[in-house]
Amino acid sequence: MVAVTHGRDKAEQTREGLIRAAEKLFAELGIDRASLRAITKEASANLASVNYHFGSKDDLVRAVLARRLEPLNQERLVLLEECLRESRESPSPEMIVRAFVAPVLRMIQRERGGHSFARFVGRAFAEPDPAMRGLLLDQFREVIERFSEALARALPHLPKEEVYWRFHFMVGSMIHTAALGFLVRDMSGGICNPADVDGVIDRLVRFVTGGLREPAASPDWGQ
Amino acid sequence: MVAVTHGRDKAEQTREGLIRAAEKLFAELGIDRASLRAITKEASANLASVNYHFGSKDDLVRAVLARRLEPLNQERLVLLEECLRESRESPSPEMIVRAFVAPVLRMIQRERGGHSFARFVGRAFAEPDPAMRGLLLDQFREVIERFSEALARALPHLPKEEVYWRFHFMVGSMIHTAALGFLVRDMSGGICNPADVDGVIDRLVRFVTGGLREPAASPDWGQ
DNA sequence: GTTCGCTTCAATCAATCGTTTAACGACAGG
DNA sequence: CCTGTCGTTAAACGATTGATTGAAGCGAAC
Repeated sequence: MVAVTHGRDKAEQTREGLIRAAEKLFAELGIDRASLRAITKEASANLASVNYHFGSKDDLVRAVLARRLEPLNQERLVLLEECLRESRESPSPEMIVRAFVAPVLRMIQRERGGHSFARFVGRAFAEPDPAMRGLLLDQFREVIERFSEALARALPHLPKEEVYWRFHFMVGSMIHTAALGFLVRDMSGGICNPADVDGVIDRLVRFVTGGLREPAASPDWGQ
Repeated sequence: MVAVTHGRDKAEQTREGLIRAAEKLFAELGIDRASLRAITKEASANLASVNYHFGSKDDLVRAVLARRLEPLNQERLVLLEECLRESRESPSPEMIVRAFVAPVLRMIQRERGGHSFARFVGRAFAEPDPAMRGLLLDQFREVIERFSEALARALPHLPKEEVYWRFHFMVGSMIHTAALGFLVRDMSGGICNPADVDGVIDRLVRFVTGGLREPAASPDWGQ
């Protein structure tokens, strides 16, 4: 069944298998509870292979995160560029929000193991290890910068401070939906269907856009 | 220094100390990484005391959650009752949102170790263990039911399905703010101040209310 | 003052963890 | 054909984990 490969290919194969298995088990069990023994067994690899290929378990975690997050955030930046171009540098808040939100939710349903990964990232954000948060923030830094900048320009009625806060709220809604979207099904007694990704995106974009449009509360108008 | 207490009081004292220490270390290190040795050392108690007083580490986790969550959710229900009474059964969405959001953020800054607890709960929600999620959902079941019901009545222009979704988005913004609110300070380069709780509550309520007021997207009007 | 019951203590259990080591086979270049 | 590199393998390492034990401590009741 498996094609006979030589040397480097086989190594890359086990590397990929380890990442795949790790992603699955990290989401199912949590990072701590997913032992290297379980991961290597799931990947049909040897116990020592993780330390050989990645150096340590922590480096494996980083590899799992980077593999999905890098293309994801790059897609967001590309979409934002398109927004800016098509709208001649003045996109609506809705377009910006959509460019930020859609890639995540789409990826989750498109890619194999996407749901596992979403829960894993949600978990990783709550991780108390500062190194982990630093790693995540590094992955997101450029996205945060570019999108909050675009939002501030699209919402000139808001002080900069308020823009950051609402960006923060938007991130919360998005992460909660991506990682724990299934909760809404239980909560609603089956009325809501998180599997309808396009519908979810539309609803989320609409909600966030409504929140963004709200005028600022305090009378102090920042620059 | 420590007051001399008798019998039962001393036991209750160590129980409380264990819960307090556990809450702190669970938030700082995560549930798994917080060993019973570290917890009992922090509480100046013996290693065996956790198993004696709570039965197991899992039961200690449950105790930590319940101690704060029960009064918190009860406060939310009381505030909702007041809303309903004062507004003669037709409160504005803003009042409902405020009754839901304010108790959490207030508790976080009021109580000692509130921030630790918030991060701990955020972590616990992402916990893959179904038993943990079941425990949390049980704690929140009545609150979810009552508030989504009140919201549905206050937003008659929305289909029930849409109400559940927006409630879900609101929960996401709130949890993210409660558990990871400090991120907005780093993100904004120090402009935003998460410590100003009343300001944060106002901003969050305003954002969510704006999202709730948005008309439904799809033309299909549910019953 | 003696006994009883609840609490604390040090010591130890088996299990599991991430990591390291050394031997083995496949392959490539000289 | 020899040699060195690379990927893999089994085995073992020391450390740490949650849990358990039986004895000691101690206030209250009789």
